[in-house]
Amino acid sequence: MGRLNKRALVRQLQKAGVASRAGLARSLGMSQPTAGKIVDELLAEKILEEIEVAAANGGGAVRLGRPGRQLQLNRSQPGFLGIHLGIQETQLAELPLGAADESRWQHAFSVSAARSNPAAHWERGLRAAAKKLASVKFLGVLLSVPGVVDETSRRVLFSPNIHWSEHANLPAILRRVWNAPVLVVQEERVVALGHHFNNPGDDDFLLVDFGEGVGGAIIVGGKPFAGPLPISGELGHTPAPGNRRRCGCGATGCVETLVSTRGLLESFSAAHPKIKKNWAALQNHIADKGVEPWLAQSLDAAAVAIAGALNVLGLRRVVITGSLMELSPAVLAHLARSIQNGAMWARFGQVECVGAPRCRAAGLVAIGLDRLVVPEKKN
Amino acid sequence: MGRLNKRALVRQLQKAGVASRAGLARSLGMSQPTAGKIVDELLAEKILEEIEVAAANGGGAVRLGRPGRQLQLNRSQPGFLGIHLGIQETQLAELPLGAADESRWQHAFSVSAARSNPAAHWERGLRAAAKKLASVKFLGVLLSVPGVVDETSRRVLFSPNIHWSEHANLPAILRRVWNAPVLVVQEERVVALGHHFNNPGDDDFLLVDFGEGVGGAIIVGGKPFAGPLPISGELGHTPAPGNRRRCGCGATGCVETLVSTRGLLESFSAAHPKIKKNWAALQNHIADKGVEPWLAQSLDAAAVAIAGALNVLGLRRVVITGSLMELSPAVLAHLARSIQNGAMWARFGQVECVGAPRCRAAGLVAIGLDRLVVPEKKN
DNA sequence: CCAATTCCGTAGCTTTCTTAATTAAATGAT
DNA sequence: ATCATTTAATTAAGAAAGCTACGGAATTGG
Repeated sequence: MGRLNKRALVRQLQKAGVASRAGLARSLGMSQPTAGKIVDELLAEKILEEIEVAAANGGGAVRLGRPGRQLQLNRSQPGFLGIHLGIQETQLAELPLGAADESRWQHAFSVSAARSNPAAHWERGLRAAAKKLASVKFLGVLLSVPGVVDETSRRVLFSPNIHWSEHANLPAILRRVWNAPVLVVQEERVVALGHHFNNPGDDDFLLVDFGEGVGGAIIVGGKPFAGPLPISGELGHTPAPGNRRRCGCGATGCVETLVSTRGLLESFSAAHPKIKKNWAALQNHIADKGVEPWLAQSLDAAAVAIAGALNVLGLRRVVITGSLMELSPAVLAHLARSIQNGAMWARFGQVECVGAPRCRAAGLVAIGLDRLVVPEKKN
Repeated sequence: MGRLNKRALVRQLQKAGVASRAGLARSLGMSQPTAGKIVDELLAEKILEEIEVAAANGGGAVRLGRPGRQLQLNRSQPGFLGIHLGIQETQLAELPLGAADESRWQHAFSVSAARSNPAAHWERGLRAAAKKLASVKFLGVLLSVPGVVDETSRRVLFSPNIHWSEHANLPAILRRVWNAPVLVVQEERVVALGHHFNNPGDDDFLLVDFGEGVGGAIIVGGKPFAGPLPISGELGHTPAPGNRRRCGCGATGCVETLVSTRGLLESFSAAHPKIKKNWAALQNHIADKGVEPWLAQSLDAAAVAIAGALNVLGLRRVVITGSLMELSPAVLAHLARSIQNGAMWARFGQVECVGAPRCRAAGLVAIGLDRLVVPEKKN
């Protein structure tokens, strides 16, 4: 079958959740026989499954005519194994092709950076976790990692907080444990695709994730944007004029040094030397006092970088995830206002800035479907 | 014939300049019969032409076997009418499908902004120019305009220097004069595509054009990048912290107010109140004294915006065009260094920043070919 | 002049998708 | 209950676009 149509059909079903052959054909502008054949093929491959009409009839008006046999992405199969290599801990989740709720992250272990051979330690942790999983065989193992990642060569080029991942051969380790195709994806791209998965229709946005670092990812036309380099969406490393802090990337003045959790804590502590320097204290203080000048300055610096990105990309929607969402809503509101100020589109129309949770499971499933189940090129 | 292959073939021929059927088939990975059929079709449509082998044999080793019949984009046909709506004057050029040298901009006239009805004045100017042209019939009329342009609706949303273009129906005017399909394209996108046309192989870059305003355009994977909004590449309107100048766009502090020709003149005059405030004096002064602090500051502000764009887009190459190229090479060198500083990729590899002339003719031809001759969708 | 090589076109086949027609399964009115 | 109506899915036939294989054409080199 034509790869293009097959891809389109899976994407559409992913977006719609549940649909019939006829419905898919309609929404994709292809003929019913074509849609039918592709569906048959996907059913044979166990990628799709038919579901009982009984439940599907629940909501909505009574429709005339023969009811369609409803289809969805297979939820009973093992599907993918999602792994997130976090700074504190590594998390695992068994992900079926359909429905990816975040509650699936059940298995976790941590790797102490102090170890002499963290990569080997990590592998042992994975093997231990593997035994606890329900499945042994997966369509693919999908690894989400922070830092600068070359997704083609599946190597981590730079990871200030998990330095050992730069030299370890992560795909080889995963292959040894599970013997399935391995994809390595940059954390923010996963989160962006996850947001897109959970908000179909939201086809164009810049996602900015605040955490130990500050990273971004871009979705344009429903697809992740990528330039020729392995870096993209790196708006945390735009220099903020006047800022003299040293960044882990080797440069001076990066926005990240102001609005990462560590950066915020430093500014907080500088402004209030007497208060304890920890995240909870910062949360309480902001909830109490609102956006004080030290915070406003940092947010404004981030807003300039974000607005600049919007102007360059031609976007009008920003999705904020991460630690910033743990602070008072006034923080997000201030950031949104500041972005408005610098975003050129604000002179013509609406610029939106919303908060959202991190959806890693959904993002990994989306990537696995796209790159492993219905790949662009044969194998 | 399959639109995709037809498009690919024309693009390849555009890039190669001259090629045979067999050569095209090879470089595109399609079979010879397919390439042959598409070529036949394009020859019938007068889009391609065969050229005498005599001249083609000139350079290179003597090749074995039957020589291929060389093809090129038709250079004898009228092709397109290119029009550039500049601030000072409107220029016209008759552009054949092949070869687009900038010397073709032969016809020009100016529209005084003071007129009561500049649009009508412009139309009269066009009619007068039309009489001087060799051709009457064109495959398309391609209009390059500065400002914020919605290329889909072919409307100018914002043009601080040619305000009347915001309310005039430019496509309608052009259609009345020539009765051919009209495309309206944003100036910097034209220049970027022109650069790509003249430098095939340079498939990923950010072009930044300095002039009355500062605008950018993005080429990724050989194709112009565009987000969902009619603005894109607008890095001139990123706010520069500390800058209080009012911008024509309505905001305060835009980078453009520092590094546009007007902005540079203002800073120059502020630093040297006694020297005449004109472009020639500025040129001489810089040639003489090099990059003084007042200039360095402005360049650095632009560099932050540019570096931010590179980081977000994942690019490593900047092409500079426009008035900045009229200044001492030290200026470009300073800008390049400053961009290096902020570009994250500089920590991993090379970041390039080169100057280039504006190639509008080539850019318009590229757009015309892409959107009119071998469009993505039928008609 | 003949082999080797490369180019171009024709013929026939495969894949993919479309239209048209047929069968299937539901609703609602009589 | 029966039958018209509506929507879904499948089947059949055919068009479009691509490929492989083959053969003639044009050139080089011996």
